Amino acid sequence: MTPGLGAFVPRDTRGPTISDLLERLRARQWRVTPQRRVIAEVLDGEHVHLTADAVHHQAHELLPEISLATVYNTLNELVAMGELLEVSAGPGPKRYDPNVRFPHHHLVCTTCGTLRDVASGGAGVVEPADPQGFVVTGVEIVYRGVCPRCAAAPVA
Amino acid sequence: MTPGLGAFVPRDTRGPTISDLLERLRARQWRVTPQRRVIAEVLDGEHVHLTADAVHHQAHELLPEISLATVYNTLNELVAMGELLEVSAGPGPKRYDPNVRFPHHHLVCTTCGTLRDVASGGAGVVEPADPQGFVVTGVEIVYRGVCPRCAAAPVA
DNA sequence: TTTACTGCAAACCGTTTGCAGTTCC
DNA sequence: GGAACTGCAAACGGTTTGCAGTAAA
Repeated sequence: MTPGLGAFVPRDTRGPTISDLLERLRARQWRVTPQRRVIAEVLDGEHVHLTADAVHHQAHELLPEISLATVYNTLNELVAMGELLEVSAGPGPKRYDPNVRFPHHHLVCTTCGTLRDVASGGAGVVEPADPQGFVVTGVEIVYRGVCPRCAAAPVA
Repeated sequence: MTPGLGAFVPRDTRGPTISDLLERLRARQWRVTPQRRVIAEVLDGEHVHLTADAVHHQAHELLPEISLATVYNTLNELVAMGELLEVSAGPGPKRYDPNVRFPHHHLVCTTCGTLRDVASGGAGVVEPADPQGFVVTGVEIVYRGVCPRCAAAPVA
């Protein structure tokens, strides 16, 4: 768990490239369909994490006949494979994080819901004081705040 | 009880008592109905945080005619008043945390979904390395793991 | 050719809401 | 007495699923 937080050097915060991803998927006997390729492209292109609906919207622009159900199915498969992280921070729909390579945390805008990656601070070990018998296998940190865009936006 | 962890001394991890809570609510012009009192009692009695449905179940035992809609309405009001914290850690329904007095974090069982409070470790400040222009207003830490009960349970 | 994947639409679950009736202050 | 609350049931948004057709390997 959380190996060497001091060692975190975000050389490539975008994670693997599309071709990397597709190659790994092919290696796992995944059938590469136009729909799946397009979804992989959409995910790869974003560093703010999208909702399933947003993925569908963007995928639709590249492949108009893609269905929302296929987007959900594909996202779930990627999550099950460990190639995608499901993040549900606060209310609203889940968001999907393609950066599974480097351990990191998240920054959420309380106004618009935008979700971004953030490297954790150097501030030492993050461990529960009293695990109460739990076998702890992971830690997630969510920073809440207001993103620059919302901070600048007129209050409407 | 884990002594000497910095300034955090959980003298009363259960938070305010029922009467405390009801008194504060009355002070806010809240109409105290049987339904609301029962919901407050159920929340207060628990230190593992319940889903709305679980609150309804327990409240139903004390007041059989209480409706799920009222439970939801009441929980939302309490959240809006700041007397209750809404926590959605991972999939499944939201859970409600009556401990708004002491800052703390959460321990989630990845098997059964149980959600418990946990004091944060000694490392005081947790801050993002690069806030990317966000005005950060809060931090939430979720430790994932397996609770003692699930760890002990036969794999069925 | 075979089997996995797709799209559609209906089902699903947790949650919210409109409204008529009730009850607390 | 009157405004606030309740219960019901219907609606809702996000997500999953059954099934017949289609296409990747």
